[in-house]
Amino acid sequence: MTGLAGPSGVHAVHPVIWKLRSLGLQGEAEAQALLALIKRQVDVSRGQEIIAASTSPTHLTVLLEGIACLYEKLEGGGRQIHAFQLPGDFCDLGREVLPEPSGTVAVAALTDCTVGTIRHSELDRTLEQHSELGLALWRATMLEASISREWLHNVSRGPALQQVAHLLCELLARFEVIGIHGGVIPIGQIDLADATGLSAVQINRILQNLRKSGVLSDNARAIEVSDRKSLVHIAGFDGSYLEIAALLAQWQVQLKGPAN
Amino acid sequence: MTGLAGPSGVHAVHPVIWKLRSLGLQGEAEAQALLALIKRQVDVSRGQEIIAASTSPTHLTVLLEGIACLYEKLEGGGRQIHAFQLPGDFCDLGREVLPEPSGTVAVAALTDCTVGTIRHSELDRTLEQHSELGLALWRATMLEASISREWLHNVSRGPALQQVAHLLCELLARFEVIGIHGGVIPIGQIDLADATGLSAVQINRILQNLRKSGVLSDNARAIEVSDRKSLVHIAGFDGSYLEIAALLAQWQVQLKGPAN
DNA sequence: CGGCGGCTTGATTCGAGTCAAGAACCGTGG
DNA sequence: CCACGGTTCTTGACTCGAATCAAGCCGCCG
Repeated sequence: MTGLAGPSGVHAVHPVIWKLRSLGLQGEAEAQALLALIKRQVDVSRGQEIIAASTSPTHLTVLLEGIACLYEKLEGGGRQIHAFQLPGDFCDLGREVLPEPSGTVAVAALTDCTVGTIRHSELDRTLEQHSELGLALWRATMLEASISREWLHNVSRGPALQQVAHLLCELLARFEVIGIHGGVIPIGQIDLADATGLSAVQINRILQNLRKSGVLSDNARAIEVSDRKSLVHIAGFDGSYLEIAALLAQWQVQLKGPAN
Repeated sequence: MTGLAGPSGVHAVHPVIWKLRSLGLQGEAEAQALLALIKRQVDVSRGQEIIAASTSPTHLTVLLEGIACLYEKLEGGGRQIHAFQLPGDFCDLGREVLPEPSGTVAVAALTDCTVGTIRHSELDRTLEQHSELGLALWRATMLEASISREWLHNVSRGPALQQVAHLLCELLARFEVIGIHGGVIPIGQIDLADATGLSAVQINRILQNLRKSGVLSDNARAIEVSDRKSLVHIAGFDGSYLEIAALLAQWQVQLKGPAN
């Protein structure tokens, strides 16, 4: 299940730095300032909720280890996963800005996780001193929106095989952004089903299909991408929606408005 | 096809005001300031593109009359509609902030439309004087994101009937926000198909189904909702994701960050 | 009048869901 | 070390909703 989870401690903080870098934050000082705010550090075991549905956020939560998902309970007992969260991601950034439709969304751990929390009051103070940091957080929100939009495109259209391939591509790409390579995706088939809206059975058949074609390794019991190129081809994946660097120029424009 | 298109002129500007109000903008002065920036006014006939796929935006475009859609060309020749745009909506607000994935998105007129344009340079200057206005535009972006997220939930899940009903509910609600009542939705069946990802045939059968149950009026040749309550019930529609007022409190929090 | 584009309708095919049962794995405790 | 129960993964048989294909129909405009 791991390859992600290391001993929680000094080493575990890295992903946040990586994330901030990927958001275009240059200064080392700013990054360290944010890190310093992460006080309480909590372990959450797989299946537990990290953020409950209707809690008012007094602090920001950041994922340090493991994989979590933002999901919504459905009437039928199932759940729709809206987004996956990887180490370095902020769990409830969206919730501050966008109280969810029916208030039924929550964040849960898909693997054993470690999360850190940051008091809002302290965050605000730090943001005033380092405006670059606020910008980075805003970009994080934008990135989430971008991913969300891409899901819409992917989920509604095309055959199931393509959907799954696309999702795997996204996860692979996002893992690499935070420095985790190797192509192992430690997520259960049921979780994939909840994310795509497909049935677990169908997910299984698709994975086997991909294994037979050599795209995934035969290693059952884990999803391991062995032929990346084919996967990208099957998915019709274009990762540009994940690349912040390319988007920065545009954002500068918008900043003149609300920000200053 | 109409009920929307009036003589373009003084009267046509109203929707923008309505929109700004719905975004929580209080001051009359600010609203007028924005209106004053709308210089060039252009008619676009149905089927034409309002915003091409890969144009760099030197000005902001606002829809004054008619219905447009933000869409993406698909490989197979079809298109996926990401969002409908109604009078008062800004066509390319999203494009400033989020250059779209493959750069293949564009905005096209679904009915005959009138659009106004605002130079970015002038907009920026006005925003500096009226920060309330910038806030309203930011909220508009958030609203779009909220709608987009709700589509994800709706499109991937549930039977086709529910999807269509939900979409009709959304349109109905958004029409009313800008002061257009009467329950007529002047959109072709093919457009509905492109928005939901269903086939045109299926859309047709569903509409007939709804007509037989008395939810839509028998008036073929147009979609006219006669039993709103049933429609909402079928759709499982909860319009709260469209109501900005309820969301304002949360946003105030976020403002302390990037904005000041 | 004669096209043409949007709507309607039926027949057929196919992908994906559901149900149901079996197999591989994991942690636990004897 | 092995037996046990729970969870996840696999596999097959059946069903059903929606896509596709293929005509026919209406109203509009030249």
